[in-house]
Amino acid sequence: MAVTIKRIAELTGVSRGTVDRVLNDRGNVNSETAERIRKVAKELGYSPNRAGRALAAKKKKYRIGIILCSEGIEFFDEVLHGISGMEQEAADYGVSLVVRTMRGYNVGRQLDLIHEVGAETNLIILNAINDPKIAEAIDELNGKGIAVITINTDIEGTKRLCYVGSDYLRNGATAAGVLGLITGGKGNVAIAGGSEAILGHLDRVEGFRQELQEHFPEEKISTIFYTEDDDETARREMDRVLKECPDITAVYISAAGQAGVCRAISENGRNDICVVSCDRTPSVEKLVKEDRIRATICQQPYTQGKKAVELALQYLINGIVPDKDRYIMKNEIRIRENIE
Amino acid sequence: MAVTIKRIAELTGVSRGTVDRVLNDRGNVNSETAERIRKVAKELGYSPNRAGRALAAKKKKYRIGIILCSEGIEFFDEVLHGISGMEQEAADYGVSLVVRTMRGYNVGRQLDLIHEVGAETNLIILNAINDPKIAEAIDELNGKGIAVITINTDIEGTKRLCYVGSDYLRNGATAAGVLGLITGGKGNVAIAGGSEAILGHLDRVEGFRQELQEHFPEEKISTIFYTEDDDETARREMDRVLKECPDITAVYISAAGQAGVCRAISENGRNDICVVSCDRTPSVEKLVKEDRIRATICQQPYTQGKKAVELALQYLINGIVPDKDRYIMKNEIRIRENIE
DNA sequence: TTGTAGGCGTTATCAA
DNA sequence: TTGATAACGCCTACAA
Repeated sequence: MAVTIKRIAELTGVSRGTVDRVLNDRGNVNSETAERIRKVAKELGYSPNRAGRALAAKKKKYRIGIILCSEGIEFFDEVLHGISGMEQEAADYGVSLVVRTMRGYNVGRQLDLIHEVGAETNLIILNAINDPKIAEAIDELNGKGIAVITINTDIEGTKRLCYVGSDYLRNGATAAGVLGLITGGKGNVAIAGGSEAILGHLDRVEGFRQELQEHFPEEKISTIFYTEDDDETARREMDRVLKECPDITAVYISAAGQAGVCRAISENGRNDICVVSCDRTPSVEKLVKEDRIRATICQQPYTQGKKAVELALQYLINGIVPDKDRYIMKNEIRIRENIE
Repeated sequence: MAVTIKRIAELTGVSRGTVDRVLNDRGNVNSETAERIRKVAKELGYSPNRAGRALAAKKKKYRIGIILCSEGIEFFDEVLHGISGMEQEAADYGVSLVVRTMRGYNVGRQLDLIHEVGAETNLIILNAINDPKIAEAIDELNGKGIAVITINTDIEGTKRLCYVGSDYLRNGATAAGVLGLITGGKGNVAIAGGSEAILGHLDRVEGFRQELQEHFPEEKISTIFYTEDDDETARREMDRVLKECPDITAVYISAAGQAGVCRAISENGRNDICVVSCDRTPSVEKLVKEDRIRATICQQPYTQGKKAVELALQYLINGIVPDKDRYIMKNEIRIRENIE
């Protein structure tokens, strides 16, 4: 028989209410009785029953706000999928999810959303733009008792509850490892970056560089260009680079624009080039199956969405503070055979 | 406000008991009232609340039996870890887990365990040996109302609830894909199999062969030998093969014995050989970090354990039959950079 | 400072 | 065939 509040109450000769007050630090209890109760609870290894708590919490009607810079970015479809997969469970706890998306990385727009959503929710899951004003807004929310969990991109120097997402340096390093293995550790690499404005993309490139330098010193990085996450720009730039540097043997695409890059490579009759990319959107999956991308490094988008909501629920319902500061996703290597 | 049994009862003018009887097909209800209730429930989109069910289920004291052929096999440590990670959640539902392990693949021993555990549990998670007698025992349990979930190895032609584990053919194919990429699709491959008695290992080799044949026709499979999952046998056999076929350029290890294989390779001064293995035990992790194994293909052992228990809980507590026949794990490619 | 009682949603038992 | 009621474990408002 599991140990419950009721049982502890019987054993210590007090009422359930008193035990509850002690175990949840609600005060108004004689310190001697409190001590006695705490001792018994500890000895018996009391641990609150989640189902009971969940049921009791239903009366509170919590709301979780979710703000994502996801519009127009296929990658986030899976994140959203992971979030909506938790909707039923949240509903069972009487918690509702409020999702707001935005396009691009406009700080003012994100601030507006934070204020709007912050007014009606108890916790915010935020795809934070790395800007001091956003950091300030997070601490402001904290002051109002609204916790914040960052997702996909972290932000420094704030009291966010925790971060759920990728370690971009490691992600880039993994790409370098794969590329180095496939090309035999030798060659001329072009890097197709996304936008210089996005921290994660920069980190990927940095991680890629470092790993190449440390473990594959004979791989030369010939050039880096930017796709601006756009296929047409990607195609044009890749085409230019192939003409300027015909000795390119491999390309690392650290952001969106994969289809454009691959098109340029085809058009130049350079299917010998080894392409390694990031993430798995439907178009990337197709390119991998056609063997035009040799490998792509994924960051568990579905799990990001799911995990963030799970942590939020545990915090609101059971008062459980996340036990880690950063929940880092696995860097998954997908090739033709395991891309599904 | 979510729709509950109570609300449906009010709306249809009957008692909660009656609604419960209808919605859970317990019989003893006037067919007209039943129809009316079903209609209202459907219109309102009723879905039972898990917390409520969990709490009510506590009175039943369910037990889940878990039988694994895990003794002496490091791989299963992670599976067990995934299982014990669910222990608290199970306890919250009033469900206890009974784990029984065995060494090797003795059918008689497994039958004994099935009967022993079957006598005192409501559901069994079984690492099934692929033998007709075991199949028979599973159907016998079914007859007694004890559901069976197979884990890690499936068994054909039975009424098991579902399978949680790897698709070994795909797993082997992924190994072939990785090996093909790293070696440039050309070379002489030796296969280090485990034991011919284990279906999964045979399937891995088969998947490996097929994929190589289809996509890397210039990779020749020079020889196959068996490690019997033992490092010393592995070392001896690998040593023999290296001497008999000095033109070997790659080795695929489809089972345990990785350290032995790598030792023989080192001793023969053949660190140029590309080694691809399976799973990630601590010793494999070390070999990958030392670059003596280039890549290893994992099958989410932790998730196997966790998922099997999750499905079992949902089935017992909420009466939810798994929505898939097979829950197939991802084939994860781990290299130096993402092995952690 | 402490106890009592009711409710969250579901299920089971007993009475009608 | 149906309804009323208590129980699962927790929380909270109110009463003592």
